[in-house]
Amino acid sequence: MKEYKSEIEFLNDYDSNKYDKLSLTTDILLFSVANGVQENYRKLNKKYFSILLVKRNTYPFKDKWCLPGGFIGIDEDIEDAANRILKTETNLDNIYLEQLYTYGNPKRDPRMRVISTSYIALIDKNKLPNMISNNASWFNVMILEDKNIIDLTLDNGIEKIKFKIKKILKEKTTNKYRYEVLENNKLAFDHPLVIVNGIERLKNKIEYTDIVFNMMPEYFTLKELQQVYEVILGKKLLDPAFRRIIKDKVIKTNKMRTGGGHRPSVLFKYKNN
Amino acid sequence: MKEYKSEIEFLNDYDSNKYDKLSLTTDILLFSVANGVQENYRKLNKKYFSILLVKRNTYPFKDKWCLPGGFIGIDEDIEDAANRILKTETNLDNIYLEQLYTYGNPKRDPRMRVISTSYIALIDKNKLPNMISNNASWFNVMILEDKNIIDLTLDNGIEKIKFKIKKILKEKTTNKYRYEVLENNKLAFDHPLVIVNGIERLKNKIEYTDIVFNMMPEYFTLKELQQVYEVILGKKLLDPAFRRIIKDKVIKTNKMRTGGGHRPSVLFKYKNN
DNA sequence: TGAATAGTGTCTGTGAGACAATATTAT
DNA sequence: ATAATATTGTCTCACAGACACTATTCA
Repeated sequence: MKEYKSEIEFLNDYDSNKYDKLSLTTDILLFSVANGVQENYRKLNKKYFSILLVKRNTYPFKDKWCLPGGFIGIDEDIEDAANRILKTETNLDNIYLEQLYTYGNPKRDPRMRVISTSYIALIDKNKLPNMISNNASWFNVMILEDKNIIDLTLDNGIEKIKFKIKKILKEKTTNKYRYEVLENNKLAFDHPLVIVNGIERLKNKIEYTDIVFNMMPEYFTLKELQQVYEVILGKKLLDPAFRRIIKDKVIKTNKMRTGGGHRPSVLFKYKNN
Repeated sequence: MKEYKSEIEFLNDYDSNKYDKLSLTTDILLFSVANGVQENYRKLNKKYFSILLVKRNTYPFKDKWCLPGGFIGIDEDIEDAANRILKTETNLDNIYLEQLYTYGNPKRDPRMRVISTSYIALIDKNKLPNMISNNASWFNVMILEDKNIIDLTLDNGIEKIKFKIKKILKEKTTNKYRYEVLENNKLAFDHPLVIVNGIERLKNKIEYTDIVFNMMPEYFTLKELQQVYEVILGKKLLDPAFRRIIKDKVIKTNKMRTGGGHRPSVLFKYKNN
C-alpha cells in the first residue's frame, strides 16, 4: 500500500471506483386530510386521511401505483432531492418534510440494487393548486387493524387499492415489528411497507408534537383540528379532554365560522411563537 | 423510447448505469455503560455512558477518531452490513440494532459522494470479550448543555476528545434542530453530528420504551438500573418514583447482591414475556 | 457503632377520562 | 321548535414529585 504524506496528496490519487456503487432514490409520503361530502346542511364534513400516489407508466411495475419519488443526483443532497420531487408534484415550496427510513433490501427493485430513503411530507390541501401532474391522485386511507393484521384500503373515488400486512414482533424492548406483505396487487416496489411505516410514525408524532398544524389552514375551528387528530389516530376523542390538551397550542381569534345551522364556532390559529 | 411488451423483456434490456451511482456506508453508534472506580468500599460505583470509537489509520482523516463503519456490499442488506461490522468489532451476534438516520450531504466525505446510514447499537459491556480490534477504544461521554450549545467530552482514559455543537431551531412544530459543529479537531467526517443525534434518540427512547435493558446484564439491582437511566438522561431520579415506573417491567429474583458495607439489594431480571 | 445504601409509606397537586349541562344557530 | 354542533363545568381516579421514615449490612 502506497504511503501518503498528506490528506491532499491522498485525495488527488484516490480512485472513487474502488468500492461497489449503487443507486439511491427518495420516495415521498405526501399526506393530507381531505373533506368528504356533506350529507346534511347541519352536519359536519367527514374527514379522510389521504395520501398522494402516482401511476407508473413505465416498467418496472408498469400501471401500478407508487409513491412519488426519483433518483438522487450525484451532487444533490438527499433532502434537496426530496424537495425537488415535492415541487414537481405540488408546485409548492416550504412543505413540511421529515426523513422516515432508508430501505435497503437488495431485491426491492428488480432492475438493480437501489436504496431508497423515504420522507414524510405534510400539506394542507387547501393550499394546493390543482395542477398536479395528471398521473398523480389523492387516495383516502382506511385502516382496519385486527390483532396483528393491518388491512388497508386506499380509495381515490375511481379505484380502490387494497393490501394486507402482517405485523410480527421482532424486538421486544422497543416494540419493533417486522412487516410482511400478505396481499398486494396494485402497489409497486416495497411501497406497502413504506406507507404503513409512515402512517405509524405520523400516529406517534401527532401525540407528542405539534406536527398536525402542518396539515391545517391558517384559521381553523377546534372541532376541525380535533377531526384531523381523530382521523389520523383512528379513534374518537372526547371534546373537553381534547380542548384541554390543545388550548396552549392555539390562539383564539375574533373570527367565527357561521352558516352551519348550529352555534357558530370560533376560529383559532396555531400559536407560532 | 422503445416499447416493451412485458416486465421481463424490459428488465433483460435494462442498463443499470443509466443513473448516477454512488457509494453507501454504514456507521455504528455502539453505546454501553461503563463502571467508574470505586472510591470507598461502601460507596456505589459511578457509571458512565460510553461509546466505541475507532482510530483511523488511513486517509482521509488519518489519525482521527471515527465511528466503526464500512462500505455496504452491492448485494448486501444495509442492516446485514451493520451486523457484519458489529461482529468484527465485538465478536458478538444478536446485538440490539436500530436505524438512526441517513446522512447525505454531498461534501461529507472528501473522497467522493458517500451516503451513510447510521445505526444505534446497544450492548452490555460485561458480555463483551476483551478482544476488540486494537485500534478501537471505549470513550466515556460527558455532556454539558447550556442554552443551545452542547459541549461534549469523550474520554478513554488516555485521550480526551472535545467538541461543541450549536443547536438551531429549524422546525417549530416538531422541535427539530439543525446542528452546527463549532469546535472539533479529533473526530472524522460528520461524526460529531451523528453522535449527538444518536444520544438524543437514545435519551428519548429510554423514556417510553424498555430499550435500556439491552445495556443491562441478566441480573441487576434496581439501583444499578436507575443509574443507567440517570447517566443517559443526565439527571438524578427520585428512588420511589423510579421504582414505581419500573416495577412492572422487572421480576424480583431470590438472588441478592451482598458485600457492600450496607443493606444488600435484591437482584431483578427483565420481565421478558 | 456509623456510614452508606436499600426499600417503603404517604401527602399533594396535576391532569386525563367521563359525563352532564348550557349556548347558539339555520331552517 | 328542532336538530345539530359549540363550549364549559365538574367529579373521580391514576399517577408523578417530594420528602420522610425504616431496614440492613460490614469495616
